[in-house]
Amino acid sequence: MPADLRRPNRTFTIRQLCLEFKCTPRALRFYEDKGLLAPARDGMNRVYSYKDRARLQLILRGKRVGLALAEIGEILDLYDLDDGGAAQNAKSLQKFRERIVALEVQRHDIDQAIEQLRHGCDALEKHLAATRPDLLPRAADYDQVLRERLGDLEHAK
Amino acid sequence: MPADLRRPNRTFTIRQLCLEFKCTPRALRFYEDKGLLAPARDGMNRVYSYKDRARLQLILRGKRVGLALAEIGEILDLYDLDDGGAAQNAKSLQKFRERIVALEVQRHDIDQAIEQLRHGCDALEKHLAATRPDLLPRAADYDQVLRERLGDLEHAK
DNA sequence: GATCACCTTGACGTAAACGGAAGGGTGGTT
DNA sequence: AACCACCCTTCCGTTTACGTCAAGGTGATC
Repeated sequence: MPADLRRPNRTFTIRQLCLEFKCTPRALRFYEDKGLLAPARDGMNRVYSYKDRARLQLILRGKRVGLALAEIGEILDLYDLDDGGAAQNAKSLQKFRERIVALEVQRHDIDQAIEQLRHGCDALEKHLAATRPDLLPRAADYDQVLRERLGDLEHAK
Repeated sequence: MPADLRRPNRTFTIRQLCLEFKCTPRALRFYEDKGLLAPARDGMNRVYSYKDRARLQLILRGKRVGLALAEIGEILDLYDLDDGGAAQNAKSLQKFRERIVALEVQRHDIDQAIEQLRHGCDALEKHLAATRPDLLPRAADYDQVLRERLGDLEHAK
């Protein structure tokens, strides 16, 4: 009885999650090794719950913003403590704050990098237009790529 | 004759740049090995120009936004080509565009991460306030840290 | 002239984050 | 019974970005 595939207590195989999030089984096992995931087992086989999936999402997002797996682990642990209602140490709070500041700095850097790249693009484009206009990709293509990527983001919400 | 230390053609030793940008001589030599920097020499010793310094700035900013050294190298090369006025290949332009899109995605991730961390902070803070209010850091401290970091940014402009 | 403090070039070591292949089990199908 | 298509563990390999000596050269200083 497959019931509803979206029911909140459905489970996932390692491959399913890998396909969904575009990573490899090796990576998931690695995260488990590092204590970031702890899926249930059916015999030998890993069985991932919705909660596990959510953790994986956080892990991958953390990676995208440049956090090390160890740091992601700490954050995840804190979420667990928070659930248990016994997050008694103030140092964790401080670490959170530091991370926020670091991320704000990073955001700033990204904005600058984007701006610089746009500049570079403009220059290159002008040059190309003047020399080999036939090689110029069209703006529509870029918009297309952009839409695709943002589609991915929608999913990761 | 030290003249004006800020004159645009002053030079820097490896250590000066390291102090200014908080990195190690080893790192600078490594970047040189990888072709990202090419300082002049005074005998054996490296002599960094203002241009070299600017390149280093770009390298470090690139790193902060998650670019690999190799990618940073390509970007830097393109800037050089642009100077030389002969950036004839359209593939570079495409790579630039891809990087921009990637950075926009990353920016999005960072926003989400910040939001999540703020949530975590709120929770932790409430819990602390209810149990060990004596351990609570004061908001003023956080603001202080923030101001310091943003000061660093000012410099990196 | 010995001691710093700084610079140099190798050469080897290392932590992080996996990749990949070996060797083997399980369940379903033809 | 043979063959997939998965899954597992174990172990060794790889890339990136440096850290860390080792061994030595140069100039200023006590």
